[in-house]
Order: sequence, then C-alpha cells, then structure tokens
Amino acid sequence: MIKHIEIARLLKGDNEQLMGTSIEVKGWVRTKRGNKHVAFIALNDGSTINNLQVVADVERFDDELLKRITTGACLHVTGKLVASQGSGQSVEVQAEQIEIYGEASPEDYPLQKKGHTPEFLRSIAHMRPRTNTYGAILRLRHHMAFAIHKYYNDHGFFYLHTPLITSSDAEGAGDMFHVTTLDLNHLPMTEEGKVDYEQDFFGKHTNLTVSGQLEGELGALSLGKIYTFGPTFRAENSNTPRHLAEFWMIEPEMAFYELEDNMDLAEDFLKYLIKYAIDNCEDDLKFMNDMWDKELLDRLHFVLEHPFIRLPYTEAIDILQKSGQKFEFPVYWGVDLQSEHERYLVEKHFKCPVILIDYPAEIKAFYMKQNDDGKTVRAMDVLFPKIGEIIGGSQREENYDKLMKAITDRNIHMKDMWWYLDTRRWGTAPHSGFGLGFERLMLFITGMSNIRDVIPFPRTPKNAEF
RNA sequence: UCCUCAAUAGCUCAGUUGGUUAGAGCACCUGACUGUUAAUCAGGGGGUCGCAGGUUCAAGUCCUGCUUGGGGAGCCA
Repeated sequence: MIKHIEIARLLKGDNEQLMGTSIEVKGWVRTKRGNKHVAFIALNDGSTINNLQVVADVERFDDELLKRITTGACLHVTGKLVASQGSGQSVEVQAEQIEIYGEASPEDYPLQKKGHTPEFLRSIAHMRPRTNTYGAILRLRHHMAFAIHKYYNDHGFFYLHTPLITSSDAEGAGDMFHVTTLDLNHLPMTEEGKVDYEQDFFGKHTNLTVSGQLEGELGALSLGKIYTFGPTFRAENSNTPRHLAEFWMIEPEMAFYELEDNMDLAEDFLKYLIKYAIDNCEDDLKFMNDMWDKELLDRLHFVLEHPFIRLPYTEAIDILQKSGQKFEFPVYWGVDLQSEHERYLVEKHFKCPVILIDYPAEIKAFYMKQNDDGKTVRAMDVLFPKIGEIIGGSQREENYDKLMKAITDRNIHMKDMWWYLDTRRWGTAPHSGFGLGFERLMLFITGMSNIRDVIPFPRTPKNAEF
C-alpha cells in the first residue's frame, strides 16, 4: 500500500509501476455524475489543473455516503489505479474505500461546476482558489516567483531585503500609508499644533514603503548586483484593472550597469520568465488560453521570439505626430505620454514590445542620470501589448552635484535622505536598476485582464476583505 | 478622484410605449438511464427586482440621492 499520492504524479506519464496497485488519494470533488450502477467522481487536489477520475461501483457503497459526495466535498479515497475504460483520461481509480473529510452542502456551497465570472469569484476570494482558473493562476504565480529567484541567483545577484517601514517620504512615488502606534483619537500635539511624532513608536513619522529602490542602491553599491522582491504599498485612490494598493515588485539594482546594460537585463529577464512558464506550466497555460484568452500562447511566443524595439522619447514623439492618428491628448515634446500614445506605439505602429528611453527630465524622478543635452534623462519604460508599462527604470545619477541640483530643482526635502546622498559622496559609481510589477507580469503570463484576479487577496480602495 | 455603463432566482441573463400571477439557461431537489466526460432525459421547488426617497390610478420599467461592481481616464508598477 502506497500512502497518499498527489494527483499530479498519478497523471504523469511515468506511473507504470503504480498501475494495478492500491493507492490513496485525497482531494476536493469537482463534479460527480453517473447512474444507479456506477458513479464517476472528478477529484482535484490542487497539485495540477487536471482531475483524477474516481469510479465507484454503487453496490459497494452505502447510498447515504454517496449522497454526501457533492461538488466541493473533500474525500480520502483508497482504490486501485487502473487504465480507464472511458476516453477522457488515461487512468482512473477504482474506489475501494471512501472517507468524507468534509461535506459541502449543495444548498449553499457557492462554487458550481459551471463557469463563474471573475467579479463573482472576487466576492468569495476565500473559496476561489478551489476553481480551475484560480488554481492555475496561483500555480503560475508560484512558478514565476520561483523563476525570478532562480534567474537572479543564476546570474550572480544577491537577494536584498529592503525595509517595508520607511521614514523617508521623498521617494516621489505617490501617497503613502502612515504607520503609527499613536492613539488616533487622542493624538499628542506639539506647541505648533502639529502631531508630535516624537512620541510615536519610531520617534518620527513613518510610512509603508512605496519602493525598495533607494535602499536597493545601497546594496548595489556594495554587493554589486542585488534584487529585491517584496510587497509594496501605494495609498493612491486608483480604481483601475492595473492598480493595487498592495502589490509585489521586483527591483534589481546593478553597479557598473549603464542604460544599455539595464535594457539588456530587462529584456533577457522578461523573456526568461516567459520561457520558464511555457516550459514548466504547460497545462495551466493551455487552460488559461482555452478559457480566457485565445491569443495568450501566441502572444507569449511572439514576445519570446522578437527583439524589443528600443526608441528614444524624442523619436516616439516624432512617430506619434506623423501618425495621422487622432489622439484625445495632444502630442508635443515634453508631454508625458498618455495610455493611448503608448498603446499606439506598441499595438499599432511596432506591434511589438517597446523600450522608450531618454525622457524629458521634468517628467521623471530626481534620481535619474542626466544626459549631456541638459534636457533628458536616462530613463527606460518597457511597454507591453495589452497591459502597457510593465517595467520602469533608469540609469541613476551618480554625480553628487548633479543629483543635488535635481533635488533642489524639484523642491524635495532631503533631510531624511542623507544616507542616500552619502553613496554619491564616497565611492560613487555608475549604476542602474528597474522595477517590475509582479502582478502586471502575471497579467501578461495568465492572459487575465484585471489585476485583482492575479493576486490571492487583492487590496484596493474600499476593499480589504479576506 | 473624474467620465460612462450596470445592479432582477444560488450563478449568468431576458423582461416591449409604465399595466393583471416577473421569465429562461445552468445550479439545487425527485425520478429514469450499466462507463459518464461542464453526462443526458422528465418533473419540481426557488424572487424584499441593490438601498432610500419621489412621480403616477398603477413602477422591475420613469426621476433624485446613496451603495456596490464593470469599462475608460489620471496617478504608476
């Protein structure tokens, strides 16, 4: 007797030594059908999108027991693994014993064997991992997370844990969640009538991080190549299918990398992840392709096989102005590109991922390396079909004086940022990095269209259930 | 936050110019069927029409506000 075998292993090709032997399987019932002589139970244990067919000879089992086996119930089945008589599967289990771990009353169990909308499933996010779709998404999410660590480890990067609680609010990446242990109903006040954060837990005002980049630069300028991979928090009131208040971000930061090296890394990295998914998640990707996005696999292969277009901002403006397209927002040099402009470049003009570089300094962050033209900075945005900006990054300004000028030009308060500036005072070096939104990657990999469906428990304005 | 569309059975939806007892498919329950494949076939139960007001002899249907959700925009990853 072999104890509890996962369904993924039973359905693999190399199960010949198990054929004819008695095995144990455990999992949740997807559907049961049959007649008065035989019952077919589709069992899924989450190890694979595929179900194991359990065949129960009705005369061998108590009617009451079989009646309690309904969609959603959890079973422990002992039986013989045999070649299937039916055509839908190669093997099946002839049930000898069935134990019901947990019933799922058909009167109120919310998941049915028919399809549900993502909107409905979001309202039962605690149960949706039990569906085929979210099982596939969560397995893909795991494999992508693993592949990210593998890629960087294999390329000599070190995983740096940057803090989630930060006291710097000059990062310029939008509104932040405050972190405090003060009693909000009885706030200690200073003589000027402001909240006295000296009495707070950290003795100063603190927030949840919006980026690990600044600390990441400290790592790069000592370890050489580092990456961060952790949660990030933005308190913006963004209500779109592409934004979350809590999301995961990958931020590599590399000493001695210039912008071209940065672009090479971003492109190689993204293609590695896509290839990893294709090579390791065939069943789940096929399911997502068949059920949600018929062009998913074609799109993944297309991106894998074509070099990304690399284009200076100034040339992109030129293309847009000469396109003859009518845009809602006018195009001129110095304007920040709108979604419609980015979509035109990626989906209509080039029909290919595009890396835009050398943006006007005014529309980019203070830390980006200034070009000699005095107008542009060494920024890069990677734009993908269907989802838009998937990566934002740059070569960093390593010159102390130029960095200080950018800071004063923008009226940024740097009193809490002395440690960042010290990297440019002592042993500064050219370096680069970028940020990849993990859930945006997952949108691309899964073919889903709403970011709330590629994270187990989405956090968005007015929504922190589960 | 702005624009826009929507909310009717457990789920997905239909519901005419405002008019009698609000429908369908799936799910569920009962039955039929000796190997099914989101099984099939027959029958049955199931509704505070998102919430609060208003117009009207009469509101699922028209008006106002609110709530929730989708799509688009901004912020960005």
